[in-house]
Amino acid sequence: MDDLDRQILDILRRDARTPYTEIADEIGTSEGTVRNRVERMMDDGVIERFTISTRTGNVQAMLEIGVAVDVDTNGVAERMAEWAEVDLVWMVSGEQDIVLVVDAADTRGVNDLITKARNQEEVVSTKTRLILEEQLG
Amino acid sequence: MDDLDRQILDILRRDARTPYTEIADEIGTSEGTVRNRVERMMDDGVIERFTISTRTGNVQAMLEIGVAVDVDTNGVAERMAEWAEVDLVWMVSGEQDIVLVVDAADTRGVNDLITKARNQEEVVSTKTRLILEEQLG
DNA sequence: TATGAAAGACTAACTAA
DNA sequence: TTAGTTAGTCTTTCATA
Repeated sequence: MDDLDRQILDILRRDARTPYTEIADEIGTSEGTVRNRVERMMDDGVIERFTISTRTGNVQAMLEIGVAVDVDTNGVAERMAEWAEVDLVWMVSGEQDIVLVVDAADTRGVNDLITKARNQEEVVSTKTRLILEEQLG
Repeated sequence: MDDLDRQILDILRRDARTPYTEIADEIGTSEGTVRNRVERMMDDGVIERFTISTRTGNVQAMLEIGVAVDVDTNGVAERMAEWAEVDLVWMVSGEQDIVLVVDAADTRGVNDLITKARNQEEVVSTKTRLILEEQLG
């Protein structure tokens, strides 16, 4: 992980479809070098995946969810990952155990999801934050 | 946004480099249809960007940050987005105002970042959660 | 939807450090 | 031995009909 790697990552984070030749020009090296480095970073797990970020609904939110102490948090998380509006599930430390990152049609959609979460028998608490704006690091 | 669109998004979320021809085969349509739909979804903002997910460090965390009431939260958020370990910045509703999603070398790196955040004059509170595991929705 | 042209990615052989 | 380069080939995308 040197500076060249970091430059490649920065470019790909902003547009993962940037051609290797264009990246190479921008950072002053050859297409082959960029390709080799991207491959190496994928092998090493530095690049986890090529993906898309989407916005299908109009309301983004974080749902922080606490589950009962005697429960298989992983199983609950897996189940919630299947819910249509859920983009991402994190298992976290702290007073809650699971964080859902969701993309709902509207605030009612968020509310329905909260209700759905609270209806799970393992869930003991929820806390919701609307995501008002997002910026890439 | 019909079911075909959703299937395309699902495939691209898992591997955004999947060729149109392969997506077409998988969902039973033509390459041109997939291409047109991807283009349309990009125009409509449903696909925000093609990107990569990375893991350069060993510790992922969420930092929830409260800023003083009279402060330009946006400006603070922009500044924090520049910090090396910060992958994502959200401005959120709730008791905190900003959430940083960070990827640090180790727990000490997280701690340094918390210190850095608390040293900003606009910051009045922080709360940290380690991200123990992540699942795609 | 089909097809040809253009662009991009990949293979492999080579060079340099 | 590892990283980088380059030329040739193959694949994917894109524009047109």
